[in-house]
Amino acid sequence: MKKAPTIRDVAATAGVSVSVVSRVLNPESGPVAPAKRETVLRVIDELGYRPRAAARELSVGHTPTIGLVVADLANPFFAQLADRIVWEARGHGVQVMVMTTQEDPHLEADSLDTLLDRSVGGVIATPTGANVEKWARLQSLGVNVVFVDRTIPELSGVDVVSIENVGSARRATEHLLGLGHKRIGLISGPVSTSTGRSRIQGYQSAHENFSISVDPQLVRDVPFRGDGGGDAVGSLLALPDRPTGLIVANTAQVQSSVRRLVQMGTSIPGDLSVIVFDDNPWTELTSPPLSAIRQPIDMLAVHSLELVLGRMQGKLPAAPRTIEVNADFVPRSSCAPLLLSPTR
Amino acid sequence: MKKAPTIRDVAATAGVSVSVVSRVLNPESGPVAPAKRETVLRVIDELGYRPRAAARELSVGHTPTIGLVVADLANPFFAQLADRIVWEARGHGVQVMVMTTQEDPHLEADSLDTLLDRSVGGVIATPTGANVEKWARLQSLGVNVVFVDRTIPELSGVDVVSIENVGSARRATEHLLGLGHKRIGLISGPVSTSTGRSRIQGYQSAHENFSISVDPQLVRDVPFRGDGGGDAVGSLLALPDRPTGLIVANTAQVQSSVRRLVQMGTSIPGDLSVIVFDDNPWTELTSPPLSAIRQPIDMLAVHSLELVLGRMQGKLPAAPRTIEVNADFVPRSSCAPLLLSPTR
DNA sequence: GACCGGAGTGGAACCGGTTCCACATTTGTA
DNA sequence: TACAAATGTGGAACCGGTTCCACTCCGGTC
Repeated sequence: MKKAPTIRDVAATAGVSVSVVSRVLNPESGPVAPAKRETVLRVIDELGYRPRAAARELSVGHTPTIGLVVADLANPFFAQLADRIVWEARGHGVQVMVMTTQEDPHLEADSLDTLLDRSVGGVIATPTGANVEKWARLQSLGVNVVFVDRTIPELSGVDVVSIENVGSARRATEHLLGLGHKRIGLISGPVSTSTGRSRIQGYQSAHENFSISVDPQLVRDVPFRGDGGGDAVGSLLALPDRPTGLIVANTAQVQSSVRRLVQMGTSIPGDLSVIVFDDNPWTELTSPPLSAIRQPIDMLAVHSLELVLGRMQGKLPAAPRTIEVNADFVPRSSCAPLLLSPTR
Repeated sequence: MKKAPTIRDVAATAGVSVSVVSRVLNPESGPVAPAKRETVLRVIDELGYRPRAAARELSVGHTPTIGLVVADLANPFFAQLADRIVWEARGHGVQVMVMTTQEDPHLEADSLDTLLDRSVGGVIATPTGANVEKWARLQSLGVNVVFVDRTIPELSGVDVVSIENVGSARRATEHLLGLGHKRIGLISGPVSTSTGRSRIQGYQSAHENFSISVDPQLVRDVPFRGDGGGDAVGSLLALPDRPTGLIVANTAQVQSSVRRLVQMGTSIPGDLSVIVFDDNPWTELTSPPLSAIRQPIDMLAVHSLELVLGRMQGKLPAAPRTIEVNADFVPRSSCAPLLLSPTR
């Protein structure tokens, strides 16, 4: 439990000044005679010296660290997103501080304070939708913010990376409409979130294209946390004129919704054709395998990281960018044409 | 983009010295007149002052931060573990730096260096099994290390939190043996890992209890990454005398193994009774729902955090502790008695 | 009235890096 | 040969906190 060597220890041992050692450490910052560089490197190795990040951070004023503020690591979508971002970041020599908000605005606010204290250069986040002024403050202090998956429209000057939510929801809906379904349930996220709103919009737009009016009863916006998905499934299937198609557009509620369907013994696709957002390794292992909108997590990770790093290096034009990536529709056997005479 | 106020700004505005402000910030460190405390707090609020973590860290020499080194966030088990640990930690006012190794010893080594640079006070990790001397070095520098899920036996002085691996594997195996199965396949983790070894040991021990000899052909240790689980399933079922039971004791390979079973159209439990490590929300949504060993992730998270924080505060006796928590066996319909005359 | 102890305060050193600047030495050019 | 520019080096200030210490007031005690 001896204490770690400092730059001054290295300098003393190598018989040079700390300036020289520092320049060896940061080659850009000035010239060093090749012989001395050799010596210094050898001493560094012998002593097992490693620069302390805090000291560097204090003097340069910022860190090569980004914050990742994610709603819920227990959700496979966010977990994979985090995995990819952490992975990509390390390739760029950038550290990631992962925080979870559990969809709670207070926790989100706390997380932002913490990241501010740590002088991160940028933040990638799936915002809850609240804390608008807090996000704005973060920006005004020079922290680069990139929203991924969701966004907050009231907030200007933020880069956004998401899937094409309106289009994806429309495509899913049109698929079911095309199979002859007239009554399609939609379980979406809260309308307070951009994804919630966009997906409902896509759903409506598909109905317009097919000149079918939307029954508001069929649209349920449920919170991300809790068992709202299961409850919505229950009440949708309890309707007098029950839907023959269902789109679960709330990633966090897919599992709860499917569980309820299984418990109720609903025949899929016999009684109900189902499409879920998003795809994960298990959606094709249920029976029947579920049709899904697949979010290209890699793309989301790569783009958001590219944006935030680009901003941190000042390489990007000032105007905020919005990147929408395509999400594939993966048809599986959970969807079937509507029979003219229903089986029930 | 104005720069953030410092403690000296606060002191000047409040008309006091920096010492006073510092004492207001850290109440333990000295007395402050109530009136001045008031003033300082008001100024802090007005200026929106927040102490910079790096400065504090530099002067006190350590941070209230722990590192979490996890194999793979895309694996629901680790993702949930991370989620719980991050959650618990924030309750204690402790930050967590999450890193992933993707089971690669080199990346693990890198991660440890990084954590060292950041002066973390403790590390919770699921070690790959390599880097023994690196872990030892970390310890010798005063970093408290807690292994969770797996361990490295060669390394002394480390706290370990895991499920009771030998017992769990034995229980799963005995369940199948009790149903009359004589040939049970085992897909475990690499024997280079403690979990791999322990689970094989439990499997063997169960066979001894039933006085049945183990056919080495039936035991497959496969890497965590890649598609080894699927391949093992394929080759096990291709054996002339194929098994009628299967235990997938490699968490990372469950999904790949099940996928192969589905692809091959294996009838479960008709042709094959199946038990998997561990439980996750989707294992009961497959058909049939899978019997599983459920790892109490909450317990793992709570205990490992308690240990690492306890060590950081020096509250614990020096002797390393090993905590083994029980894992429940959750029977579902993927297991059935062996028919005397097989269906095939 | 002298003395003691504790509350309250500010000055300044310190943590371990980076960076600016002054200076010495070498090299290149007119 | 003289002078400018490039190269290499070390000293010291600085980043923003914490903490030790000296010092000034107090009230209480003998």
